[in-house]
Amino acid sequence: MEEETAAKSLKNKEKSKQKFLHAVEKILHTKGFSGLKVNDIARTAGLDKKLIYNYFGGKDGLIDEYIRSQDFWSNVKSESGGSLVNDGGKKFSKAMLLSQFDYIFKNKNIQKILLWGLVENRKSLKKLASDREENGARLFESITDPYFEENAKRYRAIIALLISGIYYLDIYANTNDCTFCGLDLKSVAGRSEIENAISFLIDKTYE
Amino acid sequence: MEEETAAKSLKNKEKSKQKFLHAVEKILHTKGFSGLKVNDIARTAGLDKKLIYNYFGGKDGLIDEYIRSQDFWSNVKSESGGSLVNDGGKKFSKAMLLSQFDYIFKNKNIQKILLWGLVENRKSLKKLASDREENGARLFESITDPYFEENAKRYRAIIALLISGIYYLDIYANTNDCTFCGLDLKSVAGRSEIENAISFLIDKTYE
DNA sequence: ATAACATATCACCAATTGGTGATAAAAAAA
DNA sequence: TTTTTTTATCACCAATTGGTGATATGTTAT
Repeated sequence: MEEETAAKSLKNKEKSKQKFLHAVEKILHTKGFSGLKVNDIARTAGLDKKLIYNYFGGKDGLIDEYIRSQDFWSNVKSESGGSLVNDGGKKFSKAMLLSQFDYIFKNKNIQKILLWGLVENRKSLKKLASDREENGARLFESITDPYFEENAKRYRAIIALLISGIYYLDIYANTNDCTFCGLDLKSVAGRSEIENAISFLIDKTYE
Repeated sequence: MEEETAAKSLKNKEKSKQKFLHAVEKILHTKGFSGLKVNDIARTAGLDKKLIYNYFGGKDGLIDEYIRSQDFWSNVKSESGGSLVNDGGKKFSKAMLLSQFDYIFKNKNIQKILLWGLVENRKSLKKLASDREENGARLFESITDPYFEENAKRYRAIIALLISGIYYLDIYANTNDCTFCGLDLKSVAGRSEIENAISFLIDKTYE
């Protein structure tokens, strides 16, 4: 057993595992999840594919470990402190939606992962969805539910529509040259129209 | 050349082509677009795969012809006549969104096609998107743009968010057991919350 | 040094992929 | 009928897929 030395030796298990995880990321980014073949992954990592079976138990194990290694909702985790108590979460909701709209647009990997979760039944992908749910539950239960009282569920439905709309439009923008409802979702003009609409709808919801 | 007779003979080109198109539909429905392999398609159709190359020029030709054969936006094509002139398209917009929410939820094939358009770059899929755009353009330009005047683009952005939200939520509901924002999108209760939210947001938009 | 072990490579496997030329079988034309 | 054309099947191909046992190479301990 090597005691935490052997960091830069030619044969290093941890370093090799990282190479495989990076390879998954790279292929996911360039070819999408349908391009994730063991042979390609090994070639991209510059290592033998046998190691994928030795280290991760197979392709699925590697992919699951990659997905688990990502912390996709870190950008939305409530900064909790702040002035979001007395306005029923209005400022926070608006800021969260707008930041998601921008973050997902720029992060092609999360776009691929979101799509993946709609296409394939993979446990680690379901985990991501339930993580997001758990995360959001805290916001709803502690802030908006008490504020909206009997309309609490309608507020959740509105947020659901906006979040999912943001997801779809950002993904659409990156895989389609075409407009959506006549708006160019790649241009700053088109995107600020969406941002205005989000802002407008949240305002109206809190009216 | 056979002159339009030979309808029910054992060897019938048109009938065979239909068998292939049906096979594509069936596989798309059961396995999704990643399961569309020539061998599978031929086996499902009960015919030799060589015919796919003879009749459609290959797998891509067959798939393109299948996509073209679908008229996905027929359910939303403006019934044009009616009382939608004097309210700025409010009633029509609301009805259209609610009907889309229900139609896409029930039609798994259009879900798969919508997803496909986000994953793969296929000409015939782009065509569907641009068809939808063309269709919507008529509504916007003739009715809502004049009504909302300087806010016309914000209205388009709102509809874009709602439509794409509807797409995403319907697809999500069918591939995920998980809730979305705490709402069960498969239950009538959860779905009517979304419907209420759509209705509410349109009302507020026309206020 | 050498033995033991961890790390990595190689050659090979069966199954599946998309694709094609030769041929059989049915229908239509002569 | 025979001939010709259309329709369909078959056997085969090269490339790629996921996967594994045997082996080599580097690292550590004795």
